Amino acid sequence: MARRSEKQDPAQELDARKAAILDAVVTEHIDTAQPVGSSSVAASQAVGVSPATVRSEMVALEREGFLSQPHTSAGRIPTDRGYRYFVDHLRQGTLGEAQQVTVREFFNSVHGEIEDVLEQTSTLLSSLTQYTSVVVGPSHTHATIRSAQIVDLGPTRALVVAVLSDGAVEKRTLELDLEVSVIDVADASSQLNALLVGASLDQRVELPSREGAVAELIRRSTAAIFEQTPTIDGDQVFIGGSSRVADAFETVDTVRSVLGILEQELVVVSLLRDIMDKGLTVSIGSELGFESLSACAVVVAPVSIDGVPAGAVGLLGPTRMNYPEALATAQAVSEELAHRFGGEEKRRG
Amino acid sequence: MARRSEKQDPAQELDARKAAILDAVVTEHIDTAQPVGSSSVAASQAVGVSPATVRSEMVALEREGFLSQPHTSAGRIPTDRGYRYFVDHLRQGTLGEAQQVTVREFFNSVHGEIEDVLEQTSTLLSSLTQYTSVVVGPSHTHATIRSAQIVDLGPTRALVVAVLSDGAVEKRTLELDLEVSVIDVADASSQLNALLVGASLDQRVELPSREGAVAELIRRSTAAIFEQTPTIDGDQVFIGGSSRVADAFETVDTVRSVLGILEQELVVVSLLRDIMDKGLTVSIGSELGFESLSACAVVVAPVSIDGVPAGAVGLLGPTRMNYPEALATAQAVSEELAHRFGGEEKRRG
DNA sequence: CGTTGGCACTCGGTAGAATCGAGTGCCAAT
DNA sequence: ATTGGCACTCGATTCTACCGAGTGCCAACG
Repeated sequence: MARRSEKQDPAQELDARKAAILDAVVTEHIDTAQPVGSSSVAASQAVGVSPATVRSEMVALEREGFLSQPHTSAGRIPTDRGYRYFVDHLRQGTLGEAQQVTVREFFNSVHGEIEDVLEQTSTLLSSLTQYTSVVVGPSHTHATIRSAQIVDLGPTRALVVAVLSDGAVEKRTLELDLEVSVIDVADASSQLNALLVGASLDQRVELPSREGAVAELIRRSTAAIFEQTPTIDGDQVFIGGSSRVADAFETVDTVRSVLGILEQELVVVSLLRDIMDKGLTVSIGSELGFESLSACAVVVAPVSIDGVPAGAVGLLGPTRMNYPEALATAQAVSEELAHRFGGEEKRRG
Repeated sequence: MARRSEKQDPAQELDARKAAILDAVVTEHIDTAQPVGSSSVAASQAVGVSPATVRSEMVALEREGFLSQPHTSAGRIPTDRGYRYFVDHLRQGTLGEAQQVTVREFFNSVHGEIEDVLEQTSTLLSSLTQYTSVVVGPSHTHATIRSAQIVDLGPTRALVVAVLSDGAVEKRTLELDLEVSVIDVADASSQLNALLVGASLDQRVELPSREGAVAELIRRSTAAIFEQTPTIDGDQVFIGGSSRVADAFETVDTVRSVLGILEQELVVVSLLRDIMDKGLTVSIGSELGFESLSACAVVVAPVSIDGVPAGAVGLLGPTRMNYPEALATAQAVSEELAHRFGGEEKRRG
């Protein structure tokens, strides 16, 4: 069986004609959701050969794993690998004029807390693209504490509040075993503040080992802030347009399994974090590593602050999603977000 | 056309046999999702008449709007009104032993901030029932401010943080036009605190009309806290198991439209708030007032603190949902939540 | 030798006919 | 009033026939 190694080469390049044919199949399939036949491919301007030739090339493309046939005597549909080639050879498209305006207007008018901006951004993304969107906010592992205080909430309850340099607020309720006087709380609060200001969330703080109710209060407050991380890394995730998964797939089973993944925000975040270091990226079907997402593709654009990926925006659609549009949208929105956060960074100096 | 007014009476009671038949139809349809025929109804213990008699009663029940026929020569399925009668005449069921244990264990082990508890409660609810759950936390319109401060975040940015008596923290970012010194911020912060402590969020606070940067800072901080309500009434909504809507319905269209409503959390909250004053309640299909939810039923149990409904737990399923189970679960969980919050109230008082 | 038109073949999808049977409505008998 | 009997309805299922989109193969062509 000494065949040419055309099948094994993973970084395989296709000759111009195969590429044109693959491109035509993918494009049309994305448009129609139907298997694509040789004749319609041959009709494409970029191909320019007869259906018969297209057919023989298609056989090759199928052998090489770029196309598949739902059944004999049907047209071809792209495999994940076919989409992969398509995406890898996509020339950088640009966002439509109308969408650009929408994005600009959105970012000019949106205001308020970061969380609100991120949440509304996820809505924007999904309404622009008709796909489900995921927005992951910057983690504040590198933020430092700007202020810490303990607020008395009743005889045996107190709240520890820490304000971070990025504007986030962490809070922890303390249930106290014994009653603590208001004065003790105030005392502990100011000591805690002095102790923690400037510290970052991922470092330990040296505690003076003293005795007494106040010292104990400080100890417990510090522990609460540093040890109980509410969401992993304090990530903020916002998912927009989850109802759109029902548009993207034919069967309720697929819809259910995709929604099932989206529900596990931890999974979604780690998925995006894995991908986002690579820059603007597409992951297709099996590449995502989840059986439930085998019918999906995800476009991720990192939101970089000072060149470091801090957050990300993602679009989740069917593998036959409109990649050029999704890529352009994700890119544009991530840049706007980066610009906004970067601006704030700068302002803070 | 002087007929008996059996059709018009909205508060109509059915005679024992009709009631038994309706009950059998609803019960079986909930179980099988299929139209129910006269013979299987007649087989039911509680009915005890022949299929022929059942049929003639069914004709009456259909005329009165409790049942409908998908087509001639099919069995009957309940209408919304049929479900309504069923639910109204349901004897208060009790939660299964295993579920009771699960609920108790959950509330014994769950800890942390209210938000986290509520979120996990929504997950608990949906995993107990297989339905989508909605948990609405207590609004803090009646909470008072326990602490207020302004934290410097950079030359032209500051953060106003207010801690409420119920343990919630409100924050607002201020973008300042001019630079304010650290000392001014500290000054404003302590004045703000003195000014706001004890105030409730729904009242206006008298501001001394003084001049200068500090007074301006205080003015803007107060405005930020009182005027910009991030979510209506500061509601906290948690939706659990939204992927279960894909289990509940056959067609992607239905799934999409239901998810579409769930996405609009404002709508969901107002829906629950409308219902929850009435105590443990079921709303069925058209009663919900949303075209998109005509295939759904919602069970709502208010979470009362000191006898006043403060939050609510809800379960959303198909109209053929398991009402007894859903009711028992919602009730049990809402009581546990009330107990927990009530306990905290007491401890504070 | 690559390309192409021709052609037989495959097979999913659709339409129509036949059949089945669950379930009904009606009626006469009890 | 209740019931068994019975004709009838109509969706669902099965089967067949058939159409046609699309294929794979091959011989002919430049």
